[in-house]
Amino acid sequence: MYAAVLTNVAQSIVLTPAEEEAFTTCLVPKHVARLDAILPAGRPARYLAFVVQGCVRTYTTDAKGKEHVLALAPEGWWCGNFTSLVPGARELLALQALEDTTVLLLRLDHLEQLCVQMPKFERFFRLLFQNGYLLAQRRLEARATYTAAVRYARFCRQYPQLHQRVALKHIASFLGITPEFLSMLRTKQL
Amino acid sequence: MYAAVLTNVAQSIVLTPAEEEAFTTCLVPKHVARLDAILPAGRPARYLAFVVQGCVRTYTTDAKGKEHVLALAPEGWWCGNFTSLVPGARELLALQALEDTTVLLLRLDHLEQLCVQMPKFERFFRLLFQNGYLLAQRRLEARATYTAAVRYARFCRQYPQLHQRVALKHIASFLGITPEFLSMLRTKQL
DNA sequence: CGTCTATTTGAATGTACTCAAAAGCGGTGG
DNA sequence: CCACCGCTTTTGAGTACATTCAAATAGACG
Repeated sequence: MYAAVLTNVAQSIVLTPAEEEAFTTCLVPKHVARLDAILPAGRPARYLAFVVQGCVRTYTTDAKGKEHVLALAPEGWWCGNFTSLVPGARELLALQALEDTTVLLLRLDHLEQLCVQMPKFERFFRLLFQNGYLLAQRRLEARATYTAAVRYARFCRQYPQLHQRVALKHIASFLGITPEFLSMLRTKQL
Repeated sequence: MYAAVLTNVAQSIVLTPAEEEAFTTCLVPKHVARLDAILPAGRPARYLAFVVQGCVRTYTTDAKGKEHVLALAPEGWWCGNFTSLVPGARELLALQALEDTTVLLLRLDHLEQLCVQMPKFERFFRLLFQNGYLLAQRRLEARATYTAAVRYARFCRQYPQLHQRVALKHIASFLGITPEFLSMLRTKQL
């Protein structure tokens, strides 16, 4: 159950067995059926989630009721409203399982505790957020540089597993285009 | 010279006078004339910069030679290639002064040292990157939700100082549109 | 088998871009 | 002081990329 998340953490910091123990006791496993919400929507997120098995989408709903996919997280990825750790940020993000999914939930106050008790975790989450920042910045840049057709091609190359598993409409939303247009691209490009 | 940056840091962590001293000795002041580069371009960034006075733009140059503005940083903001701290990331970002500008440079290896010696700094930079991530995510969302006209209006409201000080073409690039189109928006909206 | 949702297809439209050229603006040197 | 130069902004015509709306088709699930 915890092997994957410990491997993930080990890419950034080295933990003693005791520290691993302290970490995993903060993690709450949860199984969520396909298309169900990981967390109750409509309130500021109080958890981060590590995807052990399955796939999760993070999205917002705008004033017109349209959903915008901000992230797609298969096994081995973290997701959740990182921003609710920023004072003043009140984004309401929803997390939905796109397949039958197992996640490990980490309460944000437990995260803070881990960071205070073991500064290593401060480092781990710094690197996690840096990486998230990098990915978001690259997507902004890609959006300014390439047409939707190119962005889709790059997406397929970069996440070969995902574009098979995830519904077209979610990929379209993630790329910032309409499902109709992506459908058209898909057929004309083959 | 250091008052502004200490105020900035104090928003996230509390430093003793000794720690303030250790921090500021890592910072190298640099004055850069309008339109000059803050750092030599074309190589992976080895510094973060805190803007004491003036204004800095962070940008990339794509395969076709087009520049894309990723960030605009007036007084009190950090800028630089945060991503060069992420293993494997080899983004080449350039920093340019848009006005006569004073920055405080922090070498990335000094940053690492500060974090190791004083875990407080690990926390400070975690919060800094979290905030950067939040802003990048909001821009992605805005790009998907609003037309260029609305994004420009929001930009003007959010950064009233900037849209007076910064050349139209840089604002256009930051918003992800052409200068011609922004010029048109500007006149038709008044 | 019927219902619900996702995907595909197509026509009309809109948003934003490209290219070209003119106008404005600031600095520099004659 | 004025004329010229280089760069930014404006303007406009034509076009491309992507959206909207509507309807048909395909798939998934009970």
